[in-house]
Amino acid sequence: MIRNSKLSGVLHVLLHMAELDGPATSEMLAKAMCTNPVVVRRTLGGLRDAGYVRSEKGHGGGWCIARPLTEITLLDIYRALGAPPLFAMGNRTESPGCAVEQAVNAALDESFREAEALLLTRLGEVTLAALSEDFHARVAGRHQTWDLEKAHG
Amino acid sequence: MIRNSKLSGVLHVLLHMAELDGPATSEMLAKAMCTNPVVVRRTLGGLRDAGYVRSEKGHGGGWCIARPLTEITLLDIYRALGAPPLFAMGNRTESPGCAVEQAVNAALDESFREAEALLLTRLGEVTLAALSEDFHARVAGRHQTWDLEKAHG
DNA sequence: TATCATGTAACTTCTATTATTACATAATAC
DNA sequence: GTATTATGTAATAATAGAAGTTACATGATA
Repeated sequence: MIRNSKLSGVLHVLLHMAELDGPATSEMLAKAMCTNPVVVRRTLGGLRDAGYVRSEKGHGGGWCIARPLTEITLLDIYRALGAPPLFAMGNRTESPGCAVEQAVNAALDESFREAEALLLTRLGEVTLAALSEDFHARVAGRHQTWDLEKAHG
Repeated sequence: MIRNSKLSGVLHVLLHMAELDGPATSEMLAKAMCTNPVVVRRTLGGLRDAGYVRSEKGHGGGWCIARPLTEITLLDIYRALGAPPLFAMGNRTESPGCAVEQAVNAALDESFREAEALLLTRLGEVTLAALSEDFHARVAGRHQTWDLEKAHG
């Protein structure tokens, strides 16, 4: 049961991109995400298709936020990443013939469905602008770094 | 991101055990869970330690429910399985030095925390007795099988 | 035209879970 | 007592999915 950290990582680089004047190359972003440039391009590709970021080729190219931070929620990003499974647990069999298993699945599904609905609602209530505000408050209050290069080596 | 189905599988065999007169061997239960007897013994070991099932060695041995179904909730079973991670997503870095990442983590943690609380509450509200009742209703209403051997053979 | 950056397919590596093997331990049947 | 049956558990192998890497095409700018 590996814990996917794409959402976390993507939000991270999006906020960094928002702080930069020019575009950020996938190589720069890869350092901030501690991963490979190709992985970054693959991952951000979904966001580009959804219109949240823009990418430019060639000299001076790279990645930019394409819309105001106030108009992008965490839910938007989650969906642009392909809405990967939220839960680490699933049913053993999705369409069981066994009545016992049907009862088990029905009970689990109901609980998980409710939790998922709440989670998605909450993610939909948080904008990148709110995250950015929180970030600026942290920097101001605690004298912490925000420079992309310095913060991630 | 593999989806763990232990909880689903364990609930399944617990309800079957509840239907049987005598003890169920791990070999029988393995068939119902489509897995290996050793896996069953390992998995049910946690439930035994928590007092929800009993195991006996030798002739006529096997596994039995140790407490009334009314006194066991899905949350109890989840915990007896070691409370495995509920969510398939996690933070990229748990204690980041980068203020951007701190802001991201804080926002995600809050949403996931709320969803987790709701989910655990719901699991705590469902007893094995309720599942058993649902199962019997399904068998009565739809003329479905409940025999351990027949349903999974 | 050289350089830089993305786009993407193909392939390799990594890692965590699950399955399997092997054997010790304990209880019952004979 | 001995054979049989079942659990308990360590060690190892197989599997699957994600992530990383390589390679090269495409397109933009200096």
